[in-house]
Amino acid sequence: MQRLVKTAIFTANRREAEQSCLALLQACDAVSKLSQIHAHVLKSGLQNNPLVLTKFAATASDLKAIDYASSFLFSGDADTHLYDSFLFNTVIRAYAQTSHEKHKALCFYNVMVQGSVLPNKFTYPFVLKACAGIGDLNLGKSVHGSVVKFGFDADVHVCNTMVHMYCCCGGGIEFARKVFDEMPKLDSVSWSAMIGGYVRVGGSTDSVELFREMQMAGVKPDEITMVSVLSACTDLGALELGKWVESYIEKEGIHKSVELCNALIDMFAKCGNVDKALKLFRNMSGRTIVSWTSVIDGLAMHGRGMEAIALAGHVKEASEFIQKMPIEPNPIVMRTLISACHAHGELKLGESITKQLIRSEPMQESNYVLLSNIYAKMNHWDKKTKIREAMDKKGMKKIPGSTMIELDHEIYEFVAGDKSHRQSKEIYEMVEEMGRKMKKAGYVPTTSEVLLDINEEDKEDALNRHSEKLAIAFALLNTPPGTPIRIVKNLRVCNDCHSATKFISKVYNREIVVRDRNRFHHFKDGMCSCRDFW
DNA sequence: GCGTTGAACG
Repeated sequence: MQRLVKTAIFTANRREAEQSCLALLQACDAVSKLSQIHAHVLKSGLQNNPLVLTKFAATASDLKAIDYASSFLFSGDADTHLYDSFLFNTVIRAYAQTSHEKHKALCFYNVMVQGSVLPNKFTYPFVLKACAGIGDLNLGKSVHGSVVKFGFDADVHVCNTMVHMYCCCGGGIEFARKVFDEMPKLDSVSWSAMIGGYVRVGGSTDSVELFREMQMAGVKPDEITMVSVLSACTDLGALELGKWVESYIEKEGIHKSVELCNALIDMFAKCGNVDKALKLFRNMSGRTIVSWTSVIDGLAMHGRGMEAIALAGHVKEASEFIQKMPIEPNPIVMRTLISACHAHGELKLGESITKQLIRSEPMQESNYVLLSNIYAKMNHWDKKTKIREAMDKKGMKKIPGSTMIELDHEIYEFVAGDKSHRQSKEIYEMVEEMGRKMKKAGYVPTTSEVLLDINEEDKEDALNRHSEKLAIAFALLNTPPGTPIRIVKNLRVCNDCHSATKFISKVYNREIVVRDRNRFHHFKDGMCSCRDFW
């Protein structure tokens, strides 16, 4: 190392100095070393050498280091027009690949274009990736314009990233499809991007359909395609298709990457075969945080959906998993485990995990809501009140549940116990009528989920005032018989509303589509597409 | 004068 530094600084031979600098940077792995090497670069007089600068930017592995490298490269006295596209590409790539700094990638792209450095075909995949992360459709469209202007719209890599970019922008899926349809040649990446894009926007049926087209087109899917197809299966609850995908993977000898194993675990868990998911999980090597979350999430869901099978042992198992986890458990895993505890009555365990979670995320309001709900279920009303008081003190509020419905191009929003609507009286009469008809059909209100200290009759009343039921009553009143009803809920749909909606779909012969915070529920003829796992 | 790429799972 010392020898390299010496050569870099004192050699008269420029080529040798350059090689030493590159070797130094090759060996550099920390931000502190990067600043030392920066000093060497300055001493050796190579601070304008494009090769060294590019290596300097490429060496920056974490965010801090990238910031450091880019601030050095593009500091006030830097002559931007001396730099080449390669250097900009390296910086843009570094930012496009880090999760929270996509806008910086675009900043440097702008610096590049304004400094008259021409982008090349390697530039746009990075820029488009950054756009995808930002998810702004208009931004994406303008970059698309530049791609066309510079004539890179014939490059298959650029187009693939463009498809992906449009898929990541709200309302961009049609644009993605247009780019996809106009591509002269499609490779497995193009198909994967489009198939994955449909899954992303909730179009799992289209996704599976496109996968079939891909096979007919004779393009061989790879492990990334299969991950997307499996996500579609998961979303659709299509266990049979999922099993077919698994056997296809075996038959075709597709590489089982960690991500693919995770997708299989997730699919089996959410499509109803939790034992298979557990088996895959146990057999896999190199588990990541996603593997753990998938399997724990799967166990939690089954607790909810299949209380009869008495899985309460799995919660303890999940808790042991977390303790044994080689990776620091993240809040998502913790919250999932807490919901599982809640569903299984493992309240003591839930309480201790939630407290731990609050210590690590004191300002996350949902953690307090979790703890407060656990206390309610334990009948510790005094402790529950204390939590609420603590939240008020910190200026936090529980987000109120609300349901939206679109009718004749107008959007109506209902909150629990809403009386603001002009048809309020009719709506509550309708809710009463719905209740009577549903009970005749066998509906039993799930009062155990009402976390208030009141008697059973009042609990039933509280359930009747839930925003979903009000919105559905409103839709039943104002749309002709047989029209499908579409509603959007900001939080997760509650157990009772889920069960009630199944009955309503049967009794009133309506197809009801509910989008909640997590997923879509398609209710038809007394059944829900989620098969009660959600 | 010398180097870079695309798509994925909770």
